[in-house]
Amino acid sequence: MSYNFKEIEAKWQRIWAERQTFRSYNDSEKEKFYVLDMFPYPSGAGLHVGHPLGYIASDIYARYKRHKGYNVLHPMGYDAFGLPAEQYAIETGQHPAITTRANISRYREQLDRLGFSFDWSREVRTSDPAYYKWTQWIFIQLFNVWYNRESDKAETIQSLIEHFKKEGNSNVHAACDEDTPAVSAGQWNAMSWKDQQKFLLKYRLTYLADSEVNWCPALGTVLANDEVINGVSERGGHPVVRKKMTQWSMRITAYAQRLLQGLENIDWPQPLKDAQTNWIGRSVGAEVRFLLEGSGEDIRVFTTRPDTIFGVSFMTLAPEHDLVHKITTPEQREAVKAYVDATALRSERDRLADNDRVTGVFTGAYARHPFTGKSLPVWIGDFVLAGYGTGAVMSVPCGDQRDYDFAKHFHLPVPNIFEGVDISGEAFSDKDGTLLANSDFLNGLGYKEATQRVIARLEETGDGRRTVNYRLRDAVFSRQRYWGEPFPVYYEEGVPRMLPTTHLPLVLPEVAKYLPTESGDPPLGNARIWAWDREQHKVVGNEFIDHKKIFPLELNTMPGWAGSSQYFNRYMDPHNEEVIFSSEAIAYWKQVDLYIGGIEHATGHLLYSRFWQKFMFDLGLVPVEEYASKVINQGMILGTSAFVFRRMVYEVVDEVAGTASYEPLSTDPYLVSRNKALQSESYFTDEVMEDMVLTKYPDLAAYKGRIRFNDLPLHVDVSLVHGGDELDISAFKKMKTEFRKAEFILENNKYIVGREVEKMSKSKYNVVSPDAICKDFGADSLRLYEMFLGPLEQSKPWNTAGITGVHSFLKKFWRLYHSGPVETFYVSEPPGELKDAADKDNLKTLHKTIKKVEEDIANFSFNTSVSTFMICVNELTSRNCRSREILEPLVILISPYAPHIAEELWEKLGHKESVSTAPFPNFKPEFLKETSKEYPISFNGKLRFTMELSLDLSTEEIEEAVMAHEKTREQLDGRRPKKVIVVPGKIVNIVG
RNA sequence: GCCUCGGUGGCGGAAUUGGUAGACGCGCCGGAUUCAAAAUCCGGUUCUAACGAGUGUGGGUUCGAUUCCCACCCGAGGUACCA
Repeated sequence: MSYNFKEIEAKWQRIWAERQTFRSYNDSEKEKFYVLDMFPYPSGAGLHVGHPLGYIASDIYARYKRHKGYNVLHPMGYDAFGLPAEQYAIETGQHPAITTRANISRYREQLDRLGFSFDWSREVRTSDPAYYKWTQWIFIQLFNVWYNRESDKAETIQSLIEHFKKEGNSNVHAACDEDTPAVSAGQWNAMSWKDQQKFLLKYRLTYLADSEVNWCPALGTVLANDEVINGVSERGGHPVVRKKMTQWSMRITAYAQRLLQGLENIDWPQPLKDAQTNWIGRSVGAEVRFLLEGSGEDIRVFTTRPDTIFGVSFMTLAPEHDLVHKITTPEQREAVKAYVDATALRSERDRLADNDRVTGVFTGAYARHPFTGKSLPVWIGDFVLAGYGTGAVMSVPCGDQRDYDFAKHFHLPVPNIFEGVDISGEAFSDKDGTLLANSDFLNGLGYKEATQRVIARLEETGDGRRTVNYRLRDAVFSRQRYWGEPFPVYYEEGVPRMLPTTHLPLVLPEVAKYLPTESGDPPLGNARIWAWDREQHKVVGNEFIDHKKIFPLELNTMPGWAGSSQYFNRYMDPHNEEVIFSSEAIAYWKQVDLYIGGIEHATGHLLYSRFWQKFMFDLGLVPVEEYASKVINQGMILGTSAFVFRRMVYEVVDEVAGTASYEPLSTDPYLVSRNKALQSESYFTDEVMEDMVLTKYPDLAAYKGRIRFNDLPLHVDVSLVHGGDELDISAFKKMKTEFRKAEFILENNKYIVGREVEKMSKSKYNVVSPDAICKDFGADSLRLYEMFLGPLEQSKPWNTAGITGVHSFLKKFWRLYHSGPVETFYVSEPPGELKDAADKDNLKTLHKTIKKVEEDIANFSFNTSVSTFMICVNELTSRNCRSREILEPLVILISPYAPHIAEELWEKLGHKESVSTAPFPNFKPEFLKETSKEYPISFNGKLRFTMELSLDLSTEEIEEAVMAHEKTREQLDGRRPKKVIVVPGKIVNIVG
């Protein structure tokens, strides 16, 4: 019991908490550095070893920066609103606040055990009213602005109202709803208050609108686009359907271009930037108007290939397109209605599933080509999406594969407009490689020039214009759930109004039930005290609602990403009750310098929070437009699942010529076979197995000759596997009653489990808890090992066995300075045999380590640092070096990685202050200087011998010395070398 | 299909302005210690009997390529009737 990590770690965790060692202050003279982790959702399962990976990395960096003299902000908190707590509340009736609090305290315990240097005085919880007060406050700010495309920023809604009063909405370049009609000043002034308010909703950055939303019936709520994966919900995998609902939305599309441009100036991982770029999906093209024959209507389409306009042979509308019912001819009405209804019934998922099938229907209407005047039939097809572009396309079968397939299927013409291209088999969709033909004024032009010309012509005639289209949609902001932030909104005459900010927070009401009401209202509909008394400025009972003084409050709550979109700024001044954060605090901390978290938030949290930051920047609340200058995505730590193979016993019922059907004889697992390899061994044939079964279960004798086996893999808890892959059979039998009478097929008296690497999860029984690791090896070992596993950004499987390596390194490190039966600490006090002074070799070891570790931290290559420490301690041990001159800097160097052992040694060295305040040791290159080196001498690239050469020699002198060497002459054997290549300090290569 | 990342011993992984491939750890083998085991310590460990070969494959540039270029194969992740 020499290195007593339990005692050491408990001691320092206590001292850090008592002395508030890692508290950071806003009034420091030092330069600031802000290291942030994505705060966790405190789930009931607690942490597994995968969760702390990013926290360990950020902690190392934060501690390193402290050594470097920075005032480091390294906070932690909880993203505490969310579905699992609510789901649990529905099942048990327990208030989500209670389970959330319990989960948080368990998380805190686990985090504390790992020795993180968080400043807990700044902790935030998104479900805390003192915190969500400011989430609600931002919502109100978003409501009170519109986006001016001319100044390219958000401006107060009052400025827009002034403009409407004078000029109506002409000359307003705003981000607004697409269907916003033109309104003159006279019309505006004549509008009722109610109509004015409804009109303004089309401009506000957060607005209430009837929109098609992703409705998840199983979860009973709407979901944002990023919460829907392949037509099912991200959480739980439930089907999602499109539904029209009145919902709050965030006009994130106003910021599409700035969100895209902002990516250029921030140091974020390329895959993350790419994910955001694709999600925003900017495409440049043209909007073209096609007049409909025989009616005043027109179809507006978006195309990225206006150059192919002479190849249009028909038009296609999305089934949900507004024009569909207006233009359909009486003859086609029935067919169209049937098609539209059928499409509406098919879920998004079905539509995605069979994308080979071509479906569509003719409306009977014709549009006119803007240049040729030709009649173009107007079709409906579900390959056209209502939500993208204008929900209508001009179909160019020769240049687009979908149009091509559609045309072929419905026998529509496929005119060719490409010079010398064969389109008999498929469409030609390359932009380059050919010139246009059959295209009137575009003949002989390539893609680029033709596009410019045609847009110019369209703009002249007023039939079209150049446009930029984005895939990004406005984000739905309402959730029909209980456990989220209430909207600070009440309704007057059906018009949403904001609560006065002085009344915030609007606290989540108590409800009798967490399920929706019987009339289908969200759970807040169950709250009895949920109405706004405008005169008294307080929340009162529903029964008093009179729509004059007392109004109903909004029943939806905000989505999970609301609280996480501003927390990083709130950490700067978390207890401020007057403002979201003081201007001094934000001016000092400015932005996050390093943000570590998972890439799964690429198109969710990491996009929405950038949007809010830009909005707050426009309002002058924050000094920078991007809140995180550098992001690192840590990889996932995977679990190594263990399997047993349950050999099911079947009776052959019918076996004819290779085909057979089997009936299970029993669900009892009579036998458990070792693994796949053993099953294939010839000894365990079905006959042998049958004998074993019949010996053990004589009552099955009647089935003799007809018994067959089938192996089913079954997860077994990894805690029951010892010494690598050996199963603890007796523990396993105790764990599951159904296995009590199982027979195990052993090899050398061992049962070896099957292995597979999977995501770490409770249901796969492969979870390794950090608590167990801390108990057996200590937090320092766990920290070192998680870093040692591999590159931070890479996913890697967990293997507990490997931790002994780093653990014995710590023991070795400890032992170097402790000896004797009573564990005396020795440094620079040689009892006889010790070498005291730091000699050249040891100084070299130290500075080599300083150099490498500092480089590694700068590159976030924490894994190789750990190796460097091991080599360093091995070298010092082999020389029995216990010099204070070496140990002191070494302890500082190791402290970011293994802070507890470092503190303990630091204290033993006689320091009163925490090691975390000690300055990082300076690298001195002079100690690494060598005077000579073994040079490898190679001939034609092949190594022949090595010779010692002084490093002071010049290239020419080395060459001379090598050529004069006896062995060189031997090799050359009288020939003359063509060339001698000398790389100073590395190699000499003689080419002959 | 498109985008991104990756491919090096039995395993996790080192090494890039191109310069002795396999650092460090795990595992394995051998030894010391022990009545024995655990723990600990020391040594060995890419493959091959050897010659030699060797960083996914095939080319190229170079005196020299894991590193640079071209083509391809495989794996992981993301994304998509996006006009």
